[in-house]
Parts: sequence; C-alpha cells; structure tokens
Amino acid sequence: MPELSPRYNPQEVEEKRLKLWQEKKAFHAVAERSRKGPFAVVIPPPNVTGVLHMGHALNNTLQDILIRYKRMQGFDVLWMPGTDHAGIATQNVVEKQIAKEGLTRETLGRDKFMERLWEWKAHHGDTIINQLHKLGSSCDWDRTRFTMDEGYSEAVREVFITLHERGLIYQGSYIINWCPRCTTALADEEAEHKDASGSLWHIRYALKDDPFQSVIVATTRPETMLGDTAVAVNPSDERYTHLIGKVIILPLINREITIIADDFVDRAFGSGAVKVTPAHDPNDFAMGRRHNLEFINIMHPNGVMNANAGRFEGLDRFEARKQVVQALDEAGMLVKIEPHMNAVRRCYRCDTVVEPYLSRQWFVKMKPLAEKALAAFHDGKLRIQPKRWEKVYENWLVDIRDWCISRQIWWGHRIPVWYDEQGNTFVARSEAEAKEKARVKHGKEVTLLQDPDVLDTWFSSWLWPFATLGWPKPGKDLKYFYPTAALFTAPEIIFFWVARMVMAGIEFMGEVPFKDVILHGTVRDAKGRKMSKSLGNAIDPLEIIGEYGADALRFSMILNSGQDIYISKEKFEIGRNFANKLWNASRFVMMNLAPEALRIEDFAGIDHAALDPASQWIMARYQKALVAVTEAIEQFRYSEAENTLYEFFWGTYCDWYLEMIKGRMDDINTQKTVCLILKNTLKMLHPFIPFVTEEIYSHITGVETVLTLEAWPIPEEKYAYAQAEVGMGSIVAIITAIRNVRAQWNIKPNDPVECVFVAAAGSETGLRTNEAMIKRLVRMSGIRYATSAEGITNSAAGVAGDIKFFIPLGDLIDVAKEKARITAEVAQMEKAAHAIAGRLANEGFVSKAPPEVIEKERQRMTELTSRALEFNKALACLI
RNA sequence: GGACGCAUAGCUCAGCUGGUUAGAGCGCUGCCCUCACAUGGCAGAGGUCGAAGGUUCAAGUCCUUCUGCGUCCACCA
Repeated sequence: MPELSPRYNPQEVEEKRLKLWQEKKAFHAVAERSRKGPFAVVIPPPNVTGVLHMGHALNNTLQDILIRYKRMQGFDVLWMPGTDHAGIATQNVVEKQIAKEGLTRETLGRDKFMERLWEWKAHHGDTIINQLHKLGSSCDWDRTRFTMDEGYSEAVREVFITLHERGLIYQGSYIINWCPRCTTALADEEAEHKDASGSLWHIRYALKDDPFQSVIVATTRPETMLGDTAVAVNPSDERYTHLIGKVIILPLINREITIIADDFVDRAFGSGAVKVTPAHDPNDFAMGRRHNLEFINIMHPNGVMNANAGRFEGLDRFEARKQVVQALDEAGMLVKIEPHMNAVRRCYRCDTVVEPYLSRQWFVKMKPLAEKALAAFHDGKLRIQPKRWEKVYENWLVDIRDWCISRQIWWGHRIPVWYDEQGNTFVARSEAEAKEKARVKHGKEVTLLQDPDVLDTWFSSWLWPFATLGWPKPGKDLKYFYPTAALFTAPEIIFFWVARMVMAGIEFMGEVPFKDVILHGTVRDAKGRKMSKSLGNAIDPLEIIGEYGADALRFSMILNSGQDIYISKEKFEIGRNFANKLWNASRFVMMNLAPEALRIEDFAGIDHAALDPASQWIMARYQKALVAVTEAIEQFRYSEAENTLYEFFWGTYCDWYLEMIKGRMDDINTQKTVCLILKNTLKMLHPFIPFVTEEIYSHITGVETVLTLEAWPIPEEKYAYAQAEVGMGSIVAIITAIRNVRAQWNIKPNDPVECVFVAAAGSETGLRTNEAMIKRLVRMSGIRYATSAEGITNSAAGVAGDIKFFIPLGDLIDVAKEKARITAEVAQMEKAAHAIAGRLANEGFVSKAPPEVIEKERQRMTELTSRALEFNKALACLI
C-alpha cells in the first residue's frame, strides 16, 4: 500500500480516472445485455457555441447521479450525449468572427459562409462536450450526436415531409415576430416579453369632409401610422356611430382611409378609436382581413423605413419614430404624450426589439399535435416533477398557436422545398426527387430553386429522443432504448422543447419520449440574480473544478439544490472538505486493517455473533442509511439522498463509530465491519462524487475498479435487528461507573483513561434528547471526549459495553453552573410531561385522537417522568 | 392582466400524509495542531416558524385575507 497524502488531490485523481473510464469504455451502452432492461436518458443538447456554466453543471450532475445509480443496479444504461447546432446563436458567433476580417455573410456568399460555420464547428464544437466530460458525466461518448449530422438531417427532412403530407405544415403570409438585427422570423417563444416604460402618443386624424372634425387615436408605435389603412371604433360606441364609413386624411402621408367598426375595439381604452396598421400589428392584421383593408408594409427587413414611408424613407424605425412625432407635433396633430408601461418583445438571441412584420413563412399546425400530447399527459403516460409545472405544460398546450418554423438565416436545416418558375412548390427528400416531381408535372425538365430559408433549431431538437437513436431507420437501439426513462431540464424550456418532444414522440414513434420529466431550479448567485456574463456574477464551473475538484463541485451543487440554487464560491468548500474527510477516514482504515479485512466483499464474511456492540450498531445505522438513500434517489430527491450520506458518513461513521472502535482494532470481525461499511458507503456515494470514491475503493481493494459497474448495495434484512436494541442505559449507572473509574485508577489531571461504560437495553425512544444531558453529566465527571453511549447496548444482560473515553481531568467545568443548567432542563422535562398529562385529561383528545397517538403520548409521558426522576437522582449523586 | 412559487436561527435551507421539547450546514463564541483528517475535533450561544384571522382535542404543517420577494405566461392600441 503506497503512502497516501493527508490531503486529497482531486486534479491528479480526476485526470487519472477519466482516462481509465475512457480506456475501459466504462459507459458504453449495449442493448439487451441485462435482464433488468433498458434505462435511457438523452442529454439536453447544449449549444455547440456553449461554454460550460453552472446550469449545465447542475443539469448534468443530476442526470449522472441517476445514470450511475441505475448502471450499478444492473440496467442497460444509455446516456446519449450531443450538441445542438443552435441556428441563430451560432450564426451570430461566426458573423462576429468574420466581421473582424471586415466581412459579412452577404459579401462572403452562402456557400463560403457555410464553410466558415462548419470550420468553426470543427474547431470549437467539442468544447462543451469536453467540459461535460471533465465534470464526470458518464455519457456514452462514442455516440455523441449533433443536430446537423447526416443521419439527423435525414430525420428532420423526413419529419417535415411527413407533416406536410399529413396537412400539418403549411405556408402563409402572417404577422410574425421579426428580428431586424438577425433579419429573420422568430417563433412566439423566441420573442420574450420585457417590461419597458414607453409613451402613449395621442394623435389627431382629421376628417376629409370636415377638417375641423377629427378622431384621436393612441399608439405606442407612432411610426407605424405611416402604414395605417383604417381607423376602427367599436360598433356600439355612440360617440362614433355617426362617423363610421367616413373618410379620414392620414396625416403626413395624406392617404385617404376609412373609419370602420369592429368588435375588437375596446371602448374604454384611450379615446375608443384605434388606428389600424394591418401590415405591422397582429390584431390590425386580423382586422385588415375582416374588412378587406390594404396591407402597406413600411419597413425593410432590417428595420429601416422603405418607400411607403414617404419622406421618412431610409430612416431606422426608432429614428423614424422621433421624426414622425416631431412632424405630427409641427402639424398640430399631436394631442398629448402619456407615459405608458408596456411589454416589449425582444429577440431571445440578441435582445433587439422585435417588429411584428408581415411575411410569408412556413408553419406547423399545432392543435392536432397538442391534443395528443395533452391526452397522453391526462392518461398518466407522462409525469412532471415537481407537480406544480404540470399546469404550465397543460395551459400552453390548450392555448397553443401555430409554430412558425422558417428562419431567414443560413445555418440550419434547409427547408426541403423547391419552387419552379411559376412558383409551384415541390416538397421532397432531395433535389432529385423534387426535379422528378416537377418533370412529372410539366412533362419536361425544369429548373428549380430551393427555398432559401432554414428550419427553426427547435424543429430538429424536438426529435432528439428518437433521432439520436437512428430514426427514421429502424434498428435495435431505437427499438430497445425508446422510450427513454427520464428527462432532466430547466423549466424555462418546457415550451421550446419538452412539450414539443412529447408531440413529436407521439406523432412519429407512437409513444411519449420519456416517462418522467424532472424540472430543476435555476442557478443563481448569492443575491438571487441569474448568473450571466454581463452581470459579471458568473462562477465558472471549470474554475471550481480546477481549484476544488469536480467532486466538490457536484457535491456542493446537489446539496444546495432545493428549488433555485444560490451559489457563492465558499459553498463549494463543503464538497472539498467532504472529499478530504472521505480520503482521510479511508486512509485511517487502510493503515489499521489487516489485508484479510480489506478484502471483505459481503456481510457473509463477518461473524455477526462475535461482533462488538459498536459494530452491531453501525450495521443498523448503515442499513437505515442505505434504505433512505435508495428511496430518495428513486424519488429524484437527490439533495436529500446526499444529505443522508453526508450525515451518515461524517456524523455517524467517522465521529462516532471510528472513534469508538479505536483500540478495538485487533478484532478481525470489527475490522471487517469497518471496511465493509466503508466500501458500501463509497458505492452509495459514487453516483454523487464518482472520482474520489472510485479512487479510494481501488486503493482499498488494490485493484483498479470501475465503480459504476459494481453492484449497488442491497439491504440485508437480517442486520436490521440491531436497530431495535438501540437504547440508553441508566444514567445513575453511568455516573456510578464514571466515579468508579476515577477512583479505581486514581486518575490524575490530563490522564487519558479508558472508561468502562454500563449500558442497558430497553428504552428505545428519547435517545437524542438524552444525549445532550448525558454528555453534560459525563463532562461534569471530568470526561472530555464524551463520545456518549448513544445506541450502544449489549443486550438485556446490561453488561458492560466497552467504549473508549479519554478522561483528562484538567479542565473540569463549573459544576455548580452545570448543575443549575441541568436542573432547569429537568424542570423543562417535567413541564413537558405535565403538558402531556393535561392533554391526556382532555376529553376531546381522548375521544378524538387516534388510539395509537394516545398510546404514544402516554408512553412518552411515562418516559419523561422517569427520566426526570433519574436525572434528579444523578444530580444528587454527582461529585 | 392571468398563473405559480417562496417567506422557519446572522446566512443557505430541511421539516414528505397536522401529533415528541422545530432540525442541519455555514457563520459566530470557547477550548484543542490528541500519532486518519485544522479542508479537523469537542463544547456552546442563537428561532414568539412573514402578519392577522379561521378549522381542529392538536397547526411551522390545512383554509381565508394581507404584506414582501421571485418566476412564468399574455396581441389590448
């Protein structure tokens, strides 16, 4: 056994283990290898442009815990890794890069620009994967997929074509969310509402026949008035009924527009009259359709005013706003300006204010898909945790709107549609197929042009659970691993991704893609703010890994993962410290145990009848921890599982058990127990902190072990009985024993002495409350290391347990003060007993409370009374 | 405007179906470098469970209202 440093060095160990896992292909998934069946999880694919942040770290640690646990349980585990091409985000990154060379994508041209994108992907695309790797994620890395790799693209095309055939994809001109900076359409979910304080401009529109008569309209976007083609009022609004049908001269543009009546108009808002701009507002668009209005587009795709804007042509939309307002004011048409709070939609990629813009796009008809997703949920085929998110999922599906899937960018899956010169569309799997279709239609070869647009990134992401398994090609993996078991993700992404995956899964695989959706919190800084680069409050996971180790990162993160997680750098110390404690306790064990004990594999190797009481006790505690941890993991309550392990290992195994058996290490059965409990605890801890546990395990066994391939411990029912015997003995007896020891050995100050401790079986409850008292009493006798006798018992015989105590009499405490304190506590005990007595005398309680509760209370009272009595006796016989 | 979440020790949170004298970690105080570990050990201080009502024999836990913080959704000009 090589000498191990007293300080755990994570960097060295983690590097070594990563290499080993790779060499041994430890995470390689194989279908139909085990009788336990499949257990698959797909990673939420991070953006290729991504750099590991705390959100990833949390998300992947959660998955890894489950994955490693299930692997240890013997399932055929597949954790599918990969990255998302992240259309706009990636294109933005590369556009910025070429901008440094003075280039734009337009000057470069589509093909060259695409080359640059792929080049970028080749160089930087693995960054995040490598970082996830460092975190210890046990994905089957050989399977790493990319949403734009060849097979995946095939799946995307197949889905587009199938949906089109089923009448669920259509093309049309509607008002969509347009980002003038990215010059592309966005889906509703990609345009985020953000509150902003703006203004409400009230403008006067004069009547053509009678310039002295006018209506006043209010708007938050005055520049759009240039595209007005009507003014609308509510048909039941008496103020305006006489004006319906009259003509108005639109200021600045001098276009004649009509006053129309429409139920949409809210009489109570503003003046009750509203300007109608069908090409620049979704409501106005609908009105325009209803009333057959003209659609006048006043803007170029980049947000600069076009020729329809008259003298405002060439101005950016915000500059145009200023100048329009000014011009209106000068013309005396501006009535007033009110401050106004409203939600402005912004591009989720570049934060530019989104423009409602009329354009021709491709859409997915969502209602039929959503209905099935809803039905599957109602049938209980999908569980969402925590439950409160179920409603969010449900509401979105109920109120769903069609999905705009075309994007005017270049990085992505090209829309598989070709047009001939007449504008006929040919939806096809390939250009050749399209050409063939066109040939049939025209009876001759014709030239075709492919639709220049690409598909929304999410149009590929929503296929992730089955496209990664090889769909549309049939295969063993697809058949075996689909549907997957669970999905871990952040709630922000329910609409973008989760709900859509459910739809696609049902539509194309006939089954929901996962049974459990686990939504975890957001990682925030200590002040509760989201971590972001711009705020400068982000803690880099790689920095933490470098300093404290990946185990420390994982451990601390999970321990803190209740709802949202508030992180500061100091919080990672707990993980580092724990790993170090684990390391040192193991070092101690290895220093003191015989090789025979270190080789112990299971409980059968221990002669339980010959076991010392402390070891019997730790067995019981271990069983309890094992059951609790297993249950917590099954319920996805990882922080609870981890906390249980933390307390068991540190608070019970180290602080009590190892202290107790020091000096008893010559017993081989004790040695074996010490080792076996440690080994099984390492196994239980392995899903949480894979590196350090495996390293230690390998040192103990002397064999390089891949712990995730070892079996998860199974509770041994026969050891549970020790639990029932846990009890505290007579306090008077303890005091007596201490006094005897002192007298017997003629103890001098600061002499460490072993104390024989009498403890009897019987009283099972009240252990914890007794503990503090006993420690006090023991201290009053001059024992400093009062490892107390919690849980130590040696059967009903009431014979000595043999727990080691150090008794330095140097620092005797103030006995009088302690006596007073104990007296107070005893009084409190008596008070509690009295309260119970009162309760028991209460008619309501006796008649209405369940009998077992009454019985419990009665017992408790008896116990409190007798304990108080005993403490009183003990006080009397003290020094 | 709609929906949801949180409020428990100085800080971060447990407290799962109402039933012992409300717990942990960090921080703080005191004593210890004792031969596994000072990234450690032992001992200790610290809470009228956000406010007010209500249900109940019994409320941190259930109901109502309010206050403060947070999140998501939303086409009202």
